[in-house]
Amino acid sequence: MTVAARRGRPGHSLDSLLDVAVEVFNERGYEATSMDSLAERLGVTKSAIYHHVPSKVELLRLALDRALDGLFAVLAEPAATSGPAIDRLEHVVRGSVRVLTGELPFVTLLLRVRGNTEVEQHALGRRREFDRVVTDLVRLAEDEGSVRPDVDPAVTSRLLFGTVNSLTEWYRPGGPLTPDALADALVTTLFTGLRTTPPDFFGKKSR
Amino acid sequence: MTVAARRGRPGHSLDSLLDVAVEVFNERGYEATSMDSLAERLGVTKSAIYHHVPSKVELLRLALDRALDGLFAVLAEPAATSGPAIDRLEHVVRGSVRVLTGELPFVTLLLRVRGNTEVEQHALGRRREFDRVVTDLVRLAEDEGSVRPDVDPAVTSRLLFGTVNSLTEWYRPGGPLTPDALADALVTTLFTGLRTTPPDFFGKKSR
DNA sequence: CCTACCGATCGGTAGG
DNA sequence: CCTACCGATCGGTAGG
Repeated sequence: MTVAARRGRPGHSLDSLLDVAVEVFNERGYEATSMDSLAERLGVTKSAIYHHVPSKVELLRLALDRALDGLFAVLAEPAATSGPAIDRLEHVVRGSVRVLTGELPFVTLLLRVRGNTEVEQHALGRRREFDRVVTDLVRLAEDEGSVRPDVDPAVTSRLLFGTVNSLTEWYRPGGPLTPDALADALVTTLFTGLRTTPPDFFGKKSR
Repeated sequence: MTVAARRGRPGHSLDSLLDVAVEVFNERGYEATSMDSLAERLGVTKSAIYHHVPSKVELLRLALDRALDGLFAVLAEPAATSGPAIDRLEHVVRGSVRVLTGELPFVTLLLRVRGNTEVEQHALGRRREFDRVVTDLVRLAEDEGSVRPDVDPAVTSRLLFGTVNSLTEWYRPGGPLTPDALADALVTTLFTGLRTTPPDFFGKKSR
């Protein structure tokens, strides 16, 4: 393609538009973000954005699907579908950390969705489906004797993924903590516990 | 006071106004909530709200202070300031769960704040101060040998309170899970771990 | 991609 | 002069 063949401004791709939109949605909130403020950040007019997407909510849908598709892909991986439940659970946790760190802004946006629009409600539905799969996995691990039976599987899975999801609040890529090291710290803490020695482990009072 | 001495409508108190405001802020986001929508929920006009508070941001300030005051009160309790660091840490975790469940809407709002206004930035500053106290406590517990030393104290404290804070995403009072049972499940999971037996605990391969 | 707009709604305030 | 509001409207900005 010759230079002369290019018409108009270089412009933005849908991907770069989506990156900026998600960044601003995370800063200000989806509803509080105006299309004009997006346009200003992109250095174009509001109407230019409507060349790429038909509506504001379509930007949200694209962003949420990207996060959800990544998370569901983890559930479909071989290591998540066969073997001891405790190992499958650990794989899902590590895979979720990998997707969360790799697609951080998209997962962050997903976790802030409150169901105010149909698009948000659909995303919440997919999140609930993900939670069901994880809860079933925790229940299976309890049945197999590898997870402590004294905590309800639904509560356990929520604590587990509450911890994973909370990473969006502070983890920033490019720092000293790599995604793999982060996953190690999280799995160690949640699977083995913070304490050096479990209390009453040898049948004596710990204090 | 006689009945005849009361003038005007019975009206709303500042407290009931604040309760409704925080509820709507959590549903729609602070910025996306209009004073008119608050007025509609209260069954009064917008002007009536301005009789109680000088501005929208003042409602936010009152709500965030209530959450932060509750959390800082936990840090000042005797059980949080003396004794073995691991026990002080457990007390702060249990106290935070108690405040979170007791003042759920206020803490939920606090955790959604992103620093878009001066009031929000002040709240974020107080949250960072809380985090520093917890991190110091984790470091102390590591020095005392009661918390595993192979995870950075800053990471540990973030995982710990990431899990606590994630409770706002799913815990609802009035259900079968009491605040105390919730705190037990969380402390068990995080301090002792999900696994029934730590791998390599007796020097043999666990799998 | 822009200029030029729309129906409606924003946070906040007037007099009574 | 008080508390507890109301009906109407201000100058600007929202998504499309």
